[in-house]
Amino acid sequence: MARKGAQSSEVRAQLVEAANQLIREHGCHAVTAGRLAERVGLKRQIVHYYFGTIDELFVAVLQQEGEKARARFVQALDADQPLRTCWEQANNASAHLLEFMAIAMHSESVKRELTRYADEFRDIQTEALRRYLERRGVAPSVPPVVTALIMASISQAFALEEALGISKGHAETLDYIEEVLSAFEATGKSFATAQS
Amino acid sequence: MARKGAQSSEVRAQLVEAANQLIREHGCHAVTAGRLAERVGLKRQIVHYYFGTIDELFVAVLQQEGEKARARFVQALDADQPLRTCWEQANNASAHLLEFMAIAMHSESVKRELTRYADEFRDIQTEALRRYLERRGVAPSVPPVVTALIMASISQAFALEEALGISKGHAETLDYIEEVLSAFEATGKSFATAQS
DNA sequence: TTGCAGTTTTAACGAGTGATATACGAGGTA
DNA sequence: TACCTCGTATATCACTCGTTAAAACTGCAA
Repeated sequence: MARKGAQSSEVRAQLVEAANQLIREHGCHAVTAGRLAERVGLKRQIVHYYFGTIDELFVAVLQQEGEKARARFVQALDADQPLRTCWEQANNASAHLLEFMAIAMHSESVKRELTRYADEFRDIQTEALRRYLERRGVAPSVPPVVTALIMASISQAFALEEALGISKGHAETLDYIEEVLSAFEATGKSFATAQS
Repeated sequence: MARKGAQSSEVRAQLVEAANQLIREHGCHAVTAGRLAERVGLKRQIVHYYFGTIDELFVAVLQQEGEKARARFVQALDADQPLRTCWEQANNASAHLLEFMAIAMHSESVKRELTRYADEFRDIQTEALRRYLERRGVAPSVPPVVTALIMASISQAFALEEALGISKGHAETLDYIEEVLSAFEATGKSFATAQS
């Protein structure tokens, strides 16, 4: 590897943005040096000048989007219904997140970064739910981290299945989730079992 | 495309098996004509003689594994604890299923086949849960299809996160799932909300 | 033996990848 | 003015991949 482009370069920022758009519009497999260069009006080698490898570019995109998402999320969680916020934000992010997971499957550097964000977001959600219940003086019917994980799981499965055109049971589950959210807002209970 | 190899060919079956193993061992991205041919001791163009495109090979693998899985599943569901069976079978299949989903993301033919199986499996699960509750004379606390979808979602999320090395909240959620299964076996209730 | 059907290999194309070496231009400096 | 350096951009190489077309090999039957 020879020299590398400056972090502050305009072209560099354009490449990150182009990669981000390509991921959103056509999925991660659409991100190639050729297509990226096309979008910024240069030759494909420019990508390697600024990022060395495509993986490093992905890491840059993930960091940028991760920070943006966290800012939005932390702000939204301060509103009064944290579980509803978790559900809504998960629905917004799941499709995009899945693309990064697909990349992470065969890229150690992206995997490291994504794992970091995943743990962080789950902590943020768990803590928000815990504080909410504490404020209301309700003991958690289920560990908050479980509630957060299940919400994220369902949202992710929806994103995956919608992308593939599977929709059996989705409408019923959406109704159910709405029930869970209402119940949580009324009583603080989320996925309580008959035993607990 | 010229002529195509016979369905009954030995080499053809070897290629399907090689693809299946490659998916299990190294994920769908590891399936290339070169690696497949290496495993059967021939040149890489042999793949196209038998399958035309790699996608067609994936469809063949999916059909073979799908039929096997369905046979196992239908048999297991006849045992007396259908929800536990759903959970266990989902845990066995999720990692493999995710690979096929990744393929389906950019292959229409695989997508069609996978969607068909997904709908079918969800129907089988839903019907098994419905019959179980009916047998026990319990009204569903939640539509059976919702219970099936949530179980599948959590299992899938686990598979995805484990593949990436994310584990926050997994232990707590496994405990919770065990509670849900016990409660279902005792009372027929799964994810009942405070409202219902 | 000849010929044919099924099978396999050779050859080639286009698109993708990472990496290295080189060309270009602006700025400062001797 | 001539030189040098640094940031930027391009050219080119070597490789893998999927795919297609055509040639070569196989065994069997007429």
